[in-house]
This record gives sequence, C-alpha cells and structure tokens, in this order.
Amino acid sequence: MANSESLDKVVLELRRGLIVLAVLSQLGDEQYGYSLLKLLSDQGLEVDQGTLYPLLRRLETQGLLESVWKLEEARPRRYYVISAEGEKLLPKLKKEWAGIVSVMNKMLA
Amino acid sequence: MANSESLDKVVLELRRGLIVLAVLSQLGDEQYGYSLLKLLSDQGLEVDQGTLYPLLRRLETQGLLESVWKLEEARPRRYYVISAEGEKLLPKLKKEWAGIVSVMNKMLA
DNA sequence: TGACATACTGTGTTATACATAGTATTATGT
DNA sequence: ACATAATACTATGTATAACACAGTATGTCA
Repeated sequence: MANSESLDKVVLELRRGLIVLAVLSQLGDEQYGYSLLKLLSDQGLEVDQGTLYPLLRRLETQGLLESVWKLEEARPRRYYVISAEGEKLLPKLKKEWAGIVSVMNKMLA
Repeated sequence: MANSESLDKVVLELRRGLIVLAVLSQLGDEQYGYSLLKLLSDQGLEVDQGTLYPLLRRLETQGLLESVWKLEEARPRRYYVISAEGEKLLPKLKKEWAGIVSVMNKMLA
C-alpha cells in the first residue's frame, strides 16, 4: 500500500468519530442536510453526503435529534435540530472530547 | 436507548480513530502488546486487549509497524516498533490531528 | 437551454472495533 | 505450598457504520 493511501485511510479513521460531535454541536439551530453539509465544510470539515444523511437518520433513531419536513419552502427539506436528550448529552460529550484532546496532546508531545 | 448508553457509544466512536495515532506515537521505542497497553492506560487511554492486539497486527500488515518475537526473556513477547514508513507517516498524521483539533475547537466554541 | 447548485434517497461492500472466551506462564502474598 | 493475580497472547463472531457509488429531481442563472 502506498504511503499516501495509508495516510488517507488513517485520517479518515481519525475524523470518523468526530463527525457525530460536530453535527450535534451545530444543530442548536435547525439545519437541513445540505445546509449542514455546507456549514461543516465552511468550517473545514468535509463530510460526504453518503455519510451525513445516514448519520442524521441514525442520530434521530437514537433520539439525539428531531426532524420535520418543511414543504412550504422553495423545495422540500427535512430540518434537523438537537433534541432534549441530545442537549443533555452534548456537554458531556464535549467534556469527553476535551479529555481526549488533553490525553493526546500529552502523548504526542 | 438510555442516555448513558448513547454517551458510551459516541465516546467509543470518538476514541476509535485516535487509537491508531496514539499507538504509532508510542512506538518510537519498542513495546510488546501488554506493555503498550499499560503505557497507554497510564496516560489515560484505556484500550481493550481485543482491540489493541488485532490493531498491532493490522498496522504491521499495512507496513507501518515491524515486529519480532523475543524468546530469550522471562516469557515470549512480540515486540513492535514503528517502521520507516510509519516514521514518514507520523508527522503528517500529527499535523492532520492538529488541524482537526483546531477545527473542532472553533466548532465547539 | 444547458449547466450547475441544490436536496435527498438507496444499495452494496468493506473494514474494524469490540465482546467474549480461551490458553498458559510467572510473580506475589500468606 | 498454594491460591490468586498479573502477565501475554490468540482466536472467533458480530454488529455497526462510513464510504463508494448511483440515481432522482427541482431550482437558478447565464
């Protein structure tokens, strides 16, 4: 395997789990899939459509998000927003994330 | 699903990809599986045996690690150390990691 | 009117952590 | 001397989920 492929693979792995946290953190204001996609990429986190849409559905199934179809706009969009349960989870997640970062910083120093 | 289960699940996901980076960063000095396990947990990263051992083999298959059995010690141990290819990869990975962290920090702020 | 951005759905595959169990040796305390 | 814990690794099964890829369809704008 070429070195660049290894890099790509591992970087993908690195980013994988963070997407959930990123998504939850951005859904204090409601977003639809495509707008969230843009919002994330504007901030430097490129996520594939094929990753994001299923993720949103999954997080809704897990009760961390809620969604509604809005048909009155230019075109139908499914809006997602963080749920009460998600709100409770988010600060804990952030704390876990901070802990992980500090562990990694020590380890990489 | 109970809230604490959601947390556990997502935290697991968060940590998942980082283990590779952590392992690579620690294998500048050679370690065997069990000592690496302790080294990581000492620094605050608990990794299951059933996760670490297969990971080490996988990283060796990918050419990022090298290993040798040492039989002359108290008991047989397989020692792992980062390979030349791994050494080339590591700084790039660290850079990617730093980028990800800064993106996440902005996003979570 | 052609191209591009928008917005979502669906399927298949692959990779991989994790759970769990099992084996066996060595060190340690009492 | 014996039980127990720590050490050190192997192996198998399963569930999950990202990613690749493809497809559908509408709005916008030059």
